[in-house]
Amino acid sequence: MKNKPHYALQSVDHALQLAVILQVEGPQSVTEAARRLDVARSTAHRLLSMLVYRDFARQGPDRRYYAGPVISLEAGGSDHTAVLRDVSMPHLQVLVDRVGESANVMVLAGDYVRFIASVESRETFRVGNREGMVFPAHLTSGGKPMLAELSPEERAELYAPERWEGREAERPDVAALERELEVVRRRGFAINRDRTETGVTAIGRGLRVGERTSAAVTVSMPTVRFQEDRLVDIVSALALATRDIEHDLEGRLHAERRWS
Amino acid sequence: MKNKPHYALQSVDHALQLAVILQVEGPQSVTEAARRLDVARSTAHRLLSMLVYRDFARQGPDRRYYAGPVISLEAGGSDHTAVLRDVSMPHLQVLVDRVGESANVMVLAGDYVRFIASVESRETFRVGNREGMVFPAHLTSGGKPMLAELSPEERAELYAPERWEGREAERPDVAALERELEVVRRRGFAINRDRTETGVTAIGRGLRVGERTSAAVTVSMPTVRFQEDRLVDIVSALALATRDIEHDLEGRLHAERRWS
DNA sequence: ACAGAGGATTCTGCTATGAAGAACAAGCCG
DNA sequence: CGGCTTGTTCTTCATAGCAGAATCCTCTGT
Repeated sequence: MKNKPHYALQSVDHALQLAVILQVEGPQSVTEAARRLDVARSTAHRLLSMLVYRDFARQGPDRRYYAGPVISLEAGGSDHTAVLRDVSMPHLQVLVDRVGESANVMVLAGDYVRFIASVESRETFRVGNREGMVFPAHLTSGGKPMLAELSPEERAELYAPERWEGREAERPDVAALERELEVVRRRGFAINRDRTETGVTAIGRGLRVGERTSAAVTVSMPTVRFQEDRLVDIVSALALATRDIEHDLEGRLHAERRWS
Repeated sequence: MKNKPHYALQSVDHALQLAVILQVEGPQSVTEAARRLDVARSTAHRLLSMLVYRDFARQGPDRRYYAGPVISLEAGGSDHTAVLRDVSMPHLQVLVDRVGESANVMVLAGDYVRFIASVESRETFRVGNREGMVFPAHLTSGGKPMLAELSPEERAELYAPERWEGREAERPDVAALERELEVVRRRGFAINRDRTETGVTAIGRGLRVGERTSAAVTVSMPTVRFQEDRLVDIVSALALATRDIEHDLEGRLHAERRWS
């Protein structure tokens, strides 16, 4: 039996156990979770709230808690995302210096995107760091360019109704999404105004990794600071940044031993 | 921005953040982790120990901490493992009553097995509950029957040297493993004496899920209570249990809406 | 081969956090 | 619509988790 550490952290242990229970056994109510861990319902509720906050759990419309994206996504390719992050960081810094707003890289993971790199702008009033966090792909300016480059079959599979059981309310109108992605494909970028968060505007462009557009770069800013005449500069800067990252990444990927 | 809960648990937050950092950025040293979380090195060490204990991290030979099986396995099919667990539990209880020892069900996940259901025997001196825990497939009596039923190409991929970077010492001798699996295939079960844990003997048999042998049932007991003349009864009881689980599972899977 | 530096791990004392319980809110069922 | 159960919020206090110190381990340079 694996040995419990000498200086175990009880609250951490409860949280990790609970994450594993959700992963292995499926959705749990607060009361069931409390019983399983032998803690009070209020304690179980706090633990579940933390798991939700960090994307290890999500709450369904039935009020039960389900395994969240962090523990149900195919997170393989960790070396790959580490490389992408490493290559991207200096370019994001250049992009932030150029446009004066926060910049991010994200990857597609199932029907979510995962923020894997962030550089914040120096502005006091800015969009903060979201590294590691997960958002629905169809709601983000980075997710849309990636979805746009999938085949129709791949998108049909991602948005099939049975895949969204337990989270039906979050599934988008597929026809509307297809129309929106057609615009994104034509323009070469996506723009989100007050979509993932109130008061935030983001512009995103796809990033090719090998043969696929499985990553994206975005610039985000408070909506009050966004004006239409800034769009051309931001789109231009994004194009440069994605080109440079793709170029450096290609060099790195050639040098790396890869399996999959 | 996702809102931090009103009654956030700081130590839980640190642990979950750290797990995500390992997943997204790759291996971290204790000192790097402490810096990232802005905590003392002793605190970071305790957090990492908890992540290792619950399989969210593992420590490499270079002393750095890597994402562990829980957050790097393809854990999709949670509904599927939940169904398998649900169907298996009563049969495991019958099996435990029959042979008087603990019984488990596990699934193959990459080159690991995951314990998804356990019923402990009533004996005071018994093998305890390991639900949720993860062990190398080639070291377990349940993992071997599953590995035995993979194609040679699938096994070659699972045990390719590049897949075991950072954990070379744990990769088995492939030729020896092939010979052992041939015996397992011929016999129809695997037996482990003092392998995954000192003082524990386990016997395991593969469980078909749909077209694949992607699960297994095992019986485990303290080695001191195992005698060769019990083997026939245990193997027979395992055969009955796996047959019954497969039968009930087939009924359930027909009734379930499935995607993949 | 050895010494020094840096990182990892263990241990201890103290205080800030996490636990339970109470109270309140929400949802479901008869 | 009322009663019951579950989910959520808030408060108080005991202890668990924190940092710092000490020790151990590993690596590198001379």
